[in-house]
Amino acid sequence: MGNQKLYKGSLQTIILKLLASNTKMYGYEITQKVKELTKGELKITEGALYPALHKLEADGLLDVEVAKVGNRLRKYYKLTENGTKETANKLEEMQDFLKTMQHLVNPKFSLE
Amino acid sequence: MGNQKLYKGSLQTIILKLLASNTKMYGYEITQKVKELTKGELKITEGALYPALHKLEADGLLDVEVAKVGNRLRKYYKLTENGTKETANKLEEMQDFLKTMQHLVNPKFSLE
DNA sequence: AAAATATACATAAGTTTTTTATGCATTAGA
DNA sequence: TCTAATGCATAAAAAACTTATGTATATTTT
Repeated sequence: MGNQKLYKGSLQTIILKLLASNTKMYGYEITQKVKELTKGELKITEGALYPALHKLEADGLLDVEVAKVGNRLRKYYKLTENGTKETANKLEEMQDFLKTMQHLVNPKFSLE
Repeated sequence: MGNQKLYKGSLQTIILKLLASNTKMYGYEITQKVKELTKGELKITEGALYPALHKLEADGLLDVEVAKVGNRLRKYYKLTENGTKETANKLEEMQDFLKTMQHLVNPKFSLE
């Protein structure tokens, strides 16, 4: 950790990607999944997550389905058709970004 | 382009890395170098660059040397000793970040 | 020679995205 | 029974940028 600020701007893409892989997920589940997949390196805060989910929903990329489990509610999110398309775009942009950054910071290119 | 927001948070690291490779550079030169290295994918705006350079200087990571070329001034920046150390840290953090993101978005892991 | 573009710095207002700090409520475990 | 985990949410503040603007010199194009 300590490099949390590098993740700025990538939260939407991460959420969309998880929903592309898992069909439907609820907020808390997303935070746990990310923590698990990144071995604790990235911890998504609720203050970032929930507004992001609400925005994706407002933009028509996610649909919500409220479920009651025991006495507690969960909001399951899943990709809309548009969301699926947008996920593909965002993943492509992410790949380009990662490739470009790798190129910029890779020691191999230190003499350029 | 269109994915400019993914670069949020990585500007300092990019600047430091360039200065680790090129000894000394001035602002405008940095914008051109980044444009060249990324084949136009990343265009650093002056509104982002100059404040970033000033901050790195204020934090003691960069030294400035003003030069007059013809009738125009240039501000050459170079790493301080502390700047060199911090560059190593930031590059390591960047590598971790890139690796983690790659893992998160790579299609290979879509079934997790 | 004039006009447009490139070089070179800078800052201020506004936006976006995030962190930090709360708040509420239920459930599981020590 | 107290604490931690689960589950949602929002509001204030900070961070890092974009967009717009300003100034000035140098070069290239028409």
